[in-house]
Amino acid sequence: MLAGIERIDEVEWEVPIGYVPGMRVPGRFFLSEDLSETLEVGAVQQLANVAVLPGIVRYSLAMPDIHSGYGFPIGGVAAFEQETGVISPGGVGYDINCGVRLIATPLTPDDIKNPRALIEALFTTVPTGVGAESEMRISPHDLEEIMVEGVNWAVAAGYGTENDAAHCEEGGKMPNANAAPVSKKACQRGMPQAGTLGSGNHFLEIQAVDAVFDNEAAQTFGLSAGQICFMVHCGSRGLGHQICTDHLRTLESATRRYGIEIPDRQLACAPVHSPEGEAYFGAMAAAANYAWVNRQVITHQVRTVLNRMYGIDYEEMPLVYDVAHNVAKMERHNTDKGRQTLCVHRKGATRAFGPGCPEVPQDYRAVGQPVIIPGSMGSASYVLHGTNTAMEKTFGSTCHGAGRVMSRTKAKKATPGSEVRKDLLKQGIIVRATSDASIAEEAPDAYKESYKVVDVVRRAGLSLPVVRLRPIGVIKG
DNA sequence: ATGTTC
Repeated sequence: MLAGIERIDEVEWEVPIGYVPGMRVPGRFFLSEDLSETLEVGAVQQLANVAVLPGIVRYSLAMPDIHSGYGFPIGGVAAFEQETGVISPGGVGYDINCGVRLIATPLTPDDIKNPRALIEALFTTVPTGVGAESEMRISPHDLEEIMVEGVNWAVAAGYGTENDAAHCEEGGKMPNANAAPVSKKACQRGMPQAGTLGSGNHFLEIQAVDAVFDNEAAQTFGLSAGQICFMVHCGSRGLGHQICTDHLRTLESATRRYGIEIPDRQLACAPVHSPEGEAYFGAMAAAANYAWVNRQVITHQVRTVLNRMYGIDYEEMPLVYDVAHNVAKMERHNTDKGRQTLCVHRKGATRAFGPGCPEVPQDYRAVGQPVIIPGSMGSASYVLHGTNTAMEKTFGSTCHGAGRVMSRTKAKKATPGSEVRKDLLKQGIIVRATSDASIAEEAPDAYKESYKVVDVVRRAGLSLPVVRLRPIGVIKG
């Protein structure tokens, strides 16, 4: 383990006050000794820097998929008081409400006689890649409704089934979303992109449940051994990116104006209830709602293909759940001061609320919130459930995925994409992407192994495994 | 992540 870090428990570590000047609370992160080789000094420094921000509660936290990001580390969780605390775009990331959803089907692997044909049909139907545009015609008025109503817009417009909204975190609609602080430029970028996958680590995957760790929880979530599922990983595309860019600029000047001292310019922030902070929060919530619509429309595209190819009814392909892993939300948590509403930033971290929480859909409440952890390309994904330990230790949060260990540029030089594609095919995994270059960037070697990350949160008790899903086919931008 | 160096 790196110097200056103290061991708290088997997989829990503390970055003490004083690691960087001005820390108000310690840092805490979760990591196994095995994964400690991957820990970057820069990411720990970022974790400590976040502890300098005003109004931070208890700890600056990070999950085992920690790596350096813009200002805040990816894998980071930070909660701020309403009255004294701040909100920061760096704590959310550029891809606002990047998230993952899982769609169940009644199919088994044997039902898919020609996986290549299914993958081609999906690749043709779901627009993918940088700058991909949808065939949907979204008017400026539609976009405004999308940003305010979230997934409810999509369901009302015919892109969903009855239970879809209830199975999204936050009901697929952030309250207090505001289209007013969303720039015209952001709207222009967002309008043609609703229902598109994007690029980078975003994907649409055909998976099969190949291990069940908790029968009862799996049954509650509607999952069983051998079942074919579809996983969608994407976010708010150019809209969220533009909102982040726009508001970083206004918050940089706000940081100075409010006299907030920050150790890194990338931690630009404003008081939660300042005009600038509220403008960012409203616009961020609007982008979050757009991202839920985006994943919902892609879900509809997947269901349409499956209905056409296999004659399955839309109602037989329920949404298991949809999680947001890049977002800031106002949430009630127990603190030293009693029960408080906090502005919880999760950047590359997943909400993992425990059993009994009213925020968990009624049909899942006894088990806890489903947590969806996508694997890197070609590696397994997991469904876990939230716990009371997460509520106590991490403001109800857990990891979000494998986590990079190699930069995009480094990965591109390491192995040609064509070779990665052939290697995966040997393992029985079909990859369909817009280019071999994008496959190289996302090579499995560029990521931590997802099971190691999942095992840390299991050992820490932050969330517990329900099923494992192995990939059969991957569609990438 | 991203009209991938506005």
